[in-house]
Amino acid sequence: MTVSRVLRHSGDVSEKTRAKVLEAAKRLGYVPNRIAGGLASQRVNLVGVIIPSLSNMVFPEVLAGINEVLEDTPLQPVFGLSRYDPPHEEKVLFEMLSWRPSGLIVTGLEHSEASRAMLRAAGIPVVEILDLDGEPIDSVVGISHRRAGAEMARAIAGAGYRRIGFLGTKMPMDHRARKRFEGFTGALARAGLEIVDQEFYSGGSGLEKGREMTRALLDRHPDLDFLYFSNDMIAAGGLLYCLERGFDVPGKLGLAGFNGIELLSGLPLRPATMDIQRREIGRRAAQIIADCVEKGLPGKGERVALTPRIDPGHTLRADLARCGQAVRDQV
Amino acid sequence: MTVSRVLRHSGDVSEKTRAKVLEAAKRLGYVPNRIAGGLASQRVNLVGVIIPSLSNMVFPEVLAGINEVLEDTPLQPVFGLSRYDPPHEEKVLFEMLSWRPSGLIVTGLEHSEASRAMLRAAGIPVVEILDLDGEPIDSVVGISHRRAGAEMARAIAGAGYRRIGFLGTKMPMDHRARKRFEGFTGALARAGLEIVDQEFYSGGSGLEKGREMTRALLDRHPDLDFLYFSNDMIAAGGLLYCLERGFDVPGKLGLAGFNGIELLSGLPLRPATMDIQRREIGRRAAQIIADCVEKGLPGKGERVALTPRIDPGHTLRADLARCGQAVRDQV
DNA sequence: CTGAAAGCGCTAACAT
DNA sequence: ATGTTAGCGCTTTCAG
Repeated sequence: MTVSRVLRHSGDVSEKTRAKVLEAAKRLGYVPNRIAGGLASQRVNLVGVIIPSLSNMVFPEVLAGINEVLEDTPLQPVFGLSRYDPPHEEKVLFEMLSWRPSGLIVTGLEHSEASRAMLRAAGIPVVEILDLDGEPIDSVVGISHRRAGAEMARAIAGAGYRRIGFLGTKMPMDHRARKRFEGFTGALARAGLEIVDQEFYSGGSGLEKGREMTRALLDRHPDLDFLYFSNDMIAAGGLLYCLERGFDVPGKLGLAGFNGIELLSGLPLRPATMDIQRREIGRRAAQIIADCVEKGLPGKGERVALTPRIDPGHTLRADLARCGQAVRDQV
Repeated sequence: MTVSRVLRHSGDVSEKTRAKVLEAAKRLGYVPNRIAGGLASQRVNLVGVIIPSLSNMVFPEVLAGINEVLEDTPLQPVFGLSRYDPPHEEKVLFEMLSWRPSGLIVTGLEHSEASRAMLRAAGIPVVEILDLDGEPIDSVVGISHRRAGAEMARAIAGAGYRRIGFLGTKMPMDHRARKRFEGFTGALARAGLEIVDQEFYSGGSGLEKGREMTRALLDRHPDLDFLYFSNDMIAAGGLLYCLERGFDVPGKLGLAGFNGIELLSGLPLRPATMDIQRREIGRRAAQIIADCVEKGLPGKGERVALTPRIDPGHTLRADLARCGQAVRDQV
């Protein structure tokens, strides 16, 4: 009846009745039932967001970006965690879809076949985020991790470093880390270089892990002149270890991480890193969904390629990078 | 009809029909519509979780605990962010309630009057988490921040420190930080001590913030012998600053933070801290909801008081703490 | 064991 | 500007 109209601020209602209804609603503590509403109107203003984990520092920022734009719309984000595990992602996705959301934002381009089928069949806008290297289902916004890895390799090689070690996650689970690694080694190869040694770990990334891995690697190869970490947290741990042990950073030993997390700027010395604009990725993805919902499109197949920037930190400072080994030795 | 029965694994269905239905469902890519289901059954297996923010490292761990126990139940968590802002919390809460969740977990005991009214009227189990100092609406699981602050004060005073500085968030927003501060200063007063000076900040906590504040405070009072930070992240920043500047930590200058975050264990030296068992808090809260839902209770008014433990780090090591100033001077 | 019927609390379309 | 009516896709209850 009329009540519904005023509560939804739609249609023509006289000022008087509107006031009366609002008053009654407040007095009774009325909370509308969106379940019924959604069923009747065949749409719910929910946007499902599936990310691998929250313990990463990366994803909360993406969520912040998503929130930021959805707040100016009637849409509401709902989160689910895939744990870097396709079968689990499938389950979460199924749950989400059973709520008939207006749109979906999922991490990465790798999904189980069933997940891809569901996504395609859902008839709603789907945005895959954070990665560009692969076949998107509908829209995609992110960076090319292969290229990111390659660029870092070129910067490092260009700065004159030659004996490079790699430290990162065991990669079966994390496709983006794997692509970065591939891009990295590929570009090194083209520069006639090869990783001297590597060290892998699994589990959450913490400073401590970074320390341990760095120690292990440097114990095996004290002559390394560069350490490339697959994320900033372990890079920070590695840096602290190196400083403690008196390694000459960045003079004789360069460090680089990945992600551009804020933590780095608090360290005594900043490893190089690469900012992937997590917040912007969230914003753009949400914007695509919002556009589609507004226009009633079931997706728009947009591709937003963001460009990660190398942050040289104190390791790849431009003046050093330009001149290579010779200059570095003078420092 | 029968289909509904097999999909819900309930009631008596012959093996043959069950198989037939399942096959058809899979073939058609059928995803049940929980909106209709929820409306019909008048219940939804959603648990609303409202936390202030994700950028804090504290809350993701609580969420992990919640997830952990809800995974063994049919319940599903749904997150909302209150941004430390009661009016916004009210809005988020209203949204959540409009989905008629089976239970609610909210952070803290301070809510707007309207929020409290909604919570009470919802007729579902409500668990307030992370704080104990105040009047709960229904159940509560957390620690007493007043006591936590007081205990840290006693430990610091007991270890012989006398010229104590405080560094923390501007507290209008964060009630738990405020209570800690009150407990801290109260206990110091009882020991005949007083904070020499303090430094406040607002905005996200990062290493950098910790550095800046520490510098400001130590510039004003180079003779401080202890710095109590309102969280571990700024404590870590402070530590790095002190080490860089060659302050004799922990010999002449002790440091303590709060939260027991993993980051600390990667630092060259660990400030004292207090572990509040965030994950356990999440687990217990979720368990209460799950119990109530299973038994059909609209709440059980349970009170779970967890005891935070002081982690002395390298600053309040027991051997030093016992003997006070004299011993510290020998170190 | 399976089918039929009656809603759940709303919205949308159509009267008035 | 307001009231009326017919579902939305399920679950629940009650009959076969």
